Amino acid sequence: MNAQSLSQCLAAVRRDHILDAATRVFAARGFNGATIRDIAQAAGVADGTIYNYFDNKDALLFAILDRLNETERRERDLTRPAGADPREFVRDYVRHRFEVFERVGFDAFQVLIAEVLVNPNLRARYLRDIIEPTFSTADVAAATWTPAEGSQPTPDPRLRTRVQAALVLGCLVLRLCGEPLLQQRWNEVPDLVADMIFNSTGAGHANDSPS
Amino acid sequence: MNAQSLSQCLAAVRRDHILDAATRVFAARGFNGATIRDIAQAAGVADGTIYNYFDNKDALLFAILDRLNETERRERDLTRPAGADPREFVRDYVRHRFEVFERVGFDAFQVLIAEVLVNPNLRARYLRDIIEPTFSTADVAAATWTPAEGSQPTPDPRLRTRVQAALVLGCLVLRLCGEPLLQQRWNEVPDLVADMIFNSTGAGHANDSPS
Amino acid sequence: MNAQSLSQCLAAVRRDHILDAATRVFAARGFNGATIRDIAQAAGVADGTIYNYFDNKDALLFAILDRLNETERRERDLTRPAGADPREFVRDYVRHRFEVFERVGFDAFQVLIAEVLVNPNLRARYLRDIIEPTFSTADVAAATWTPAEGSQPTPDPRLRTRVQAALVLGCLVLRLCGEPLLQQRWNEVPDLVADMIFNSTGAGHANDSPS
Amino acid sequence: MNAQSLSQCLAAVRRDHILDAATRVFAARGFNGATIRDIAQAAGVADGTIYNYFDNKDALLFAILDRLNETERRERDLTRPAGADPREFVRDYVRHRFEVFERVGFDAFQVLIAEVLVNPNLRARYLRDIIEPTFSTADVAAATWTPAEGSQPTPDPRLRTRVQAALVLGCLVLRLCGEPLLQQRWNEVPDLVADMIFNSTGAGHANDSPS
DNA sequence: CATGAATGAGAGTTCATTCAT
DNA sequence: GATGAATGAACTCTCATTCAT
Repeated sequence: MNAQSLSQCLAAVRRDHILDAATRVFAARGFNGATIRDIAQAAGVADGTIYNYFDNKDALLFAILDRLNETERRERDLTRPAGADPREFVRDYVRHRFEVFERVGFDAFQVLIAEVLVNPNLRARYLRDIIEPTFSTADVAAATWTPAEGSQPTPDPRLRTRVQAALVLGCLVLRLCGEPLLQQRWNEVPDLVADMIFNSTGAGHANDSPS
Repeated sequence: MNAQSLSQCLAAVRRDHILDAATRVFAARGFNGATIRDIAQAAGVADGTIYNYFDNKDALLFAILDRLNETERRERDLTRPAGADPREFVRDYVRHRFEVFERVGFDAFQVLIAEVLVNPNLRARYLRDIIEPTFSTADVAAATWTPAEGSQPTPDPRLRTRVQAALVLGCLVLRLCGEPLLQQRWNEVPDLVADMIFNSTGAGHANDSPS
Repeated sequence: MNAQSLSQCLAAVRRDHILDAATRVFAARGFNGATIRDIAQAAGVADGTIYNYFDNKDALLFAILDRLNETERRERDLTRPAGADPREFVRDYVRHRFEVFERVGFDAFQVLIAEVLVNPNLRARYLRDIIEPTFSTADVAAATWTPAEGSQPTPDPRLRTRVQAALVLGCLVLRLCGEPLLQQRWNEVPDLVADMIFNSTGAGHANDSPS
Repeated sequence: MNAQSLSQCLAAVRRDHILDAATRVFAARGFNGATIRDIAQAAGVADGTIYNYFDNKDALLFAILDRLNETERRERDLTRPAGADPREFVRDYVRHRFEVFERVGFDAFQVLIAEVLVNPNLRARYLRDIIEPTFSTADVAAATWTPAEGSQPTPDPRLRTRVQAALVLGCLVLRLCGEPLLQQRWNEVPDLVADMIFNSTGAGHANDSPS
């Protein structure tokens, strides 16, 4: 029993260790540029060992996605409870998301974005596991925001949500492309983004000003 | 003379032809997934012929970048002359940019974005040839916009420009990721984007409302 | 035209050359023991060249089978016209078959027999392309032999044909197993085999003794 | 003492168990196609355990040969006592041999034949341990048979013995190659084979005809 | 200049074998 | 003695690139 659970734990740790190495190496050299040998060396294991934990090279990519997915899910739960001043809330939320990215590492994100544009299988899983659930949650949350009183009727709040998310995504991608100013002042970006998102919500105006 | 220029012209045409094929095949299979043979077949030439026009496989990528760059430069020149109502101007400009992407094909863009995240050489060139010139132009243009009177002092208009550009970029990337709503209502996106950009410019408000 | 047919001819020659090398190497080291590199070196070409002529390693095996099949077919056609003394005919036929084996090389035969026992795909093709056609021909031929007058009714001439063929096959296999006496006196074997086959045919008796 | 012999017995049982599994798996997948893991799983032990009983993968093959050899030796002893009607005797003997093959399983035989054609070491051992002893016994036995009176002087009774053995071997191989008729009527084959062997012995004729 | 066969370095992957537990 | 994860050599196959025609 004990022995078994210990070995299971060790296996999980080692799996994670390999995945960390893979994420780093993929981010540095790209998925195709990275060889299994590179990853094995980065993880300090033999080539064959990787295949004790992952079916093949693609499986490493999927596992990186799964890990990001788990993090995302946990974060999505956190965001549900909202209240008080909407401007603050948007700002905090955006800041929080940026922090999450910073924490779990851009590496995973970079690897996935790059490969999602190229690998249809991964793209389908990314869409299913990350993008769609995120938007489902966001759509529900957006519906609760008062849709602004006097403001022009929003064409479609769901489309607006997509464009707002695109803003965050775009900042990340532009930074990953090496834009220097964005890298230097990365910590100022969340506020700017939050402003744009808040201003884009007709709701914000209406709720903010009265009384 | 005549013969020479004729053959030069023919060569340029064939070069372009190969580049078209490469763009298509890269977009379909990714840079690494595409083989020289794939491209040669798509272009209707022999494998070796490609090497008469391009040094190696990477050079195809760089050439695609260069071609996009030329298009961009032409477009940038067009946009310089501005005037009249700023809201209209922003909207028109954004619409125009989206049209350009539609026209020159997402293909080239998809290929480049995906590979820029992975290939440091390409990234450096992309930054130097496309991103930085674009922002230089934009920064100059932004400086001419009245910076809003009563509005809080913008933290940094240059950073704002980046974030605005990131919005456009993010929409493209999210669409390339396969987000279904964005694909369905792609023609509504430019207006939404223009609104967000316009609203994010403190200037807009100030210039628009009075009188 | 000329150039094309020349290159086609050259390609066929080289293909045959590679197949020869493969046959030799397979016979020496076995299918699994032989590496593509071994074969390439034996053929004096690069590893990759082999894949310009054959889809994969298995295809080499199938091609060896096909080549043997062609030889067989040619031989089968030759044997149809029969006549005169049956004892002579059987003897000649068996001698002829042994000669064929000697000529096209035991190598191909050894490779195929060994792998047929192990590779279901190859077995199916071997059965379909070599064994069944051979027996179809043989069954037709056997039907023309006078089935002996007074002799006990043959249980099944078709089964008898199989057992007679098994005799030839068994001699080859036993020789390939390294049986020393069979190797030394290999040229005496055809006559012995012919006698056994002839005697086993009830017909022989009947036709032989009278007058 | 007791404990020691018990553990020895257990070890022998387990060794046999592993060998059974190996025989089955080799027969199903071929020697090279079978992995140690396959065999371990079929035997219900861990990979490493196999190496407590056998030096390496080849040793499994040799051990299968040894086991077949023991069976053969036991059978050879049984066959020595002969008597009475020679036709009956040949028929009984052939039937008996076929039964033995049926009983110890074609599996071992198939594995060995296939690999003997490919593995020189195994071939040498097979020749030394199985083929030569069998023929030594057979040669002695054949010498006791009355060499036929009026019949033409046999060229060499030892060569004839080889060819007779080849007949049996050939039937087995042809069946293993998947010949359908031979599989359907396998139980009729021994009689046919016995007839051919008996008729081929000049002796048979002489002994048979006189009333 | 166009061709496409030849090249061979290098990739992903397998699996016999070892050895710490 | 049993275990099974770790190992890494070796395999098949791909494909960017070259060059004789």
